[in-house]
Amino acid sequence: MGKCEQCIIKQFNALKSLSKDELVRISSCKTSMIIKKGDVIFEEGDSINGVYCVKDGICKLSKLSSNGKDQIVKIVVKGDLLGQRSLITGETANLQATALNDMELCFIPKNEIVYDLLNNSKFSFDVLKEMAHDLKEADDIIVNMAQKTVRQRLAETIIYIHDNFGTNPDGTLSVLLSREDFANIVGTAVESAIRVLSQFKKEGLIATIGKRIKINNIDGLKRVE
Amino acid sequence: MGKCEQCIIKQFNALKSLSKDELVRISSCKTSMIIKKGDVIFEEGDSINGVYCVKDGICKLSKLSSNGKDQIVKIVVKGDLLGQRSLITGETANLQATALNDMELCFIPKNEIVYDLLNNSKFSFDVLKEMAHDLKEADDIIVNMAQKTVRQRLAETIIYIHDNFGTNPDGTLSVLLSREDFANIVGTAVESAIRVLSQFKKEGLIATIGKRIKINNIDGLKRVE
DNA sequence: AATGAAATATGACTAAAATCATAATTCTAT
DNA sequence: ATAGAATTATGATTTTAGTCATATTTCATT
Repeated sequence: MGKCEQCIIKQFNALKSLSKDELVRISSCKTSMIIKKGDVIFEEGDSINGVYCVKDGICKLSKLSSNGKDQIVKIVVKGDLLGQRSLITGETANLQATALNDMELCFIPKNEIVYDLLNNSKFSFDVLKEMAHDLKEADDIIVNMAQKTVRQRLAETIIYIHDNFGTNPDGTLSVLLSREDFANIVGTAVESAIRVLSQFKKEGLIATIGKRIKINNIDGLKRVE
Repeated sequence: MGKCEQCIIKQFNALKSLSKDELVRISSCKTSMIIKKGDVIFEEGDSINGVYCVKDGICKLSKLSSNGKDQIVKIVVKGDLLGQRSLITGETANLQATALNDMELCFIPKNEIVYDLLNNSKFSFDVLKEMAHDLKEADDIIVNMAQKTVRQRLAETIIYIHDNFGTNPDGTLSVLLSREDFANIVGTAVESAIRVLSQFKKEGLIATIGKRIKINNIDGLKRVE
C-alpha cells in the first residue's frame, strides 16, 4: 500500500500542511479502497467517522429532495477531500456521495484527523480555508438557483466543468455526466435539460459527441440570457 | 466602552473559546459602532479586514444578481459573528451586509483574530464548526431552491424564522421583514411573495398584523405542498 | 391632521419550466 | 450480432411564477 508521505495527491488538499511525522502516523492508519462507477460511498444519515482522500476518479455529492429528485450540490475530483464537514460538526452525513466513474480512495479515521486539527494550526487553518471556499461557492449557487433561468444555469454549469475539471484531447469535457446529472446540478427536469442542450447545439454554442459535450463558443455560452 | 472578557454576547459564538488574556488583548483593539436600520455594513467587494460581533440587532447577508435582484443568503442575529468567511480566505466580501434594524457591533481587526486562529486550536476548531454548520445550511438551501415551489419555500422560511429567532409576546415573528425581504429570501418576485402570503392567510395558516406575521397553524404550514 | 411616498395587495396577461406521451438512439449482456 | 433496457430526444399540454398595471393601505414628515 502507498505511503501518505510520498503520495503526490496530498499536494492538492489540506493534508499538504501535515509534517512528515504526522503523515507517517496517518499512513499507518489509513485504508485504501476501490469504488466502482455508480457505487455509493456514503449516503445521507451515515456516520462517516473519517475523511476520504480522492486518489483517482470523480464523484457527486447530492441530496434527495422530498419530491424524489436528487439535487447535486458539488462535484468532487481527484485531489479533493470528502467528508470533512460531517467530521467537524460530528453529525451524520448531510449528503450522499456517489462515484461517477471508477475511483480510488484513501480513508483516514476521524481520530487521526481530529488530533491533527487540534495540534497543527497550519493544517486546521487550511481546512478552514477549504471550508470557507466551499461556503462561498454554495452561496453563489444559491443566488444562481434563485435568480437565473435554467438556460443560464446550464450554460454556467458547462463553463464551470470546463474551467475547473478540464477537457479531453478531443475537446470534450473530461467529466462525463449523464443528462440526468446535468438536470440534477441545474435543478430542473431531465427533459428541460436535454431541450436546452439541444438549443445550445442549434445555436452552435456546443457540439455533442454521443453523450459527451464539447464547447464550440465559450464567449457565446457566457453571454447566454 | 464594554470589555470583551465581561461581555455576555461572546457566549453565543466562537469567541467563547478564547482565554481571559486573549479576550483582554482583543478588547483593547476592538471598536464599537452603532449602525442604523437600512445602513450597509459592508458590500460585495469590500475589504473587511476583520470580523464583527453582533451585540444587538439583526442584519441580512445578500448578493446582487445580474438581473438586478438582491438574493438574501443568510440572516445574522445578535450573538453571531459577521465577516469570518472573507477573513479566512483573505478575499474581499462576497456578500453585502445590511442592517434590518438598529444594530450595535464590535469590530475586531483581522490580525487579532488570525493570531488566535493560529494559536488557540479550540478557538479555530469552533470557528471551523460554525463554518461547517453554515455550509450545511447553504447546501440545504440549494436543494430547496432547486426542488421546491415558491409556496413551499415561503412556508419553510416563515417556520425557520419562527424556530430560530422566536416570536414577540403577541405571537408575531420577532424578526420583522418586508415583503420584499421575504421575496429575496425565497428567490421570487415581490408580487408572488405577497400573493402566497395572502393565500396562507385565506387558508388560516398565518395571520398578519400590519406587516407583522403570526403563525396560526404551524403543522399546516409544514404540510404545505 | 393632512400629504405624499412607500409598501402591500390584487387582477390580467405572458413567459418559463414541468409533466406526460412517445420516438429514436445508445448501451449492455447474452 | 441481437434483444432488451436505458438514455437521449422532441412534441403537446399544463402548471407555476414573472411581469405589468393599478388599487389600497400604511407610514413618516410636516
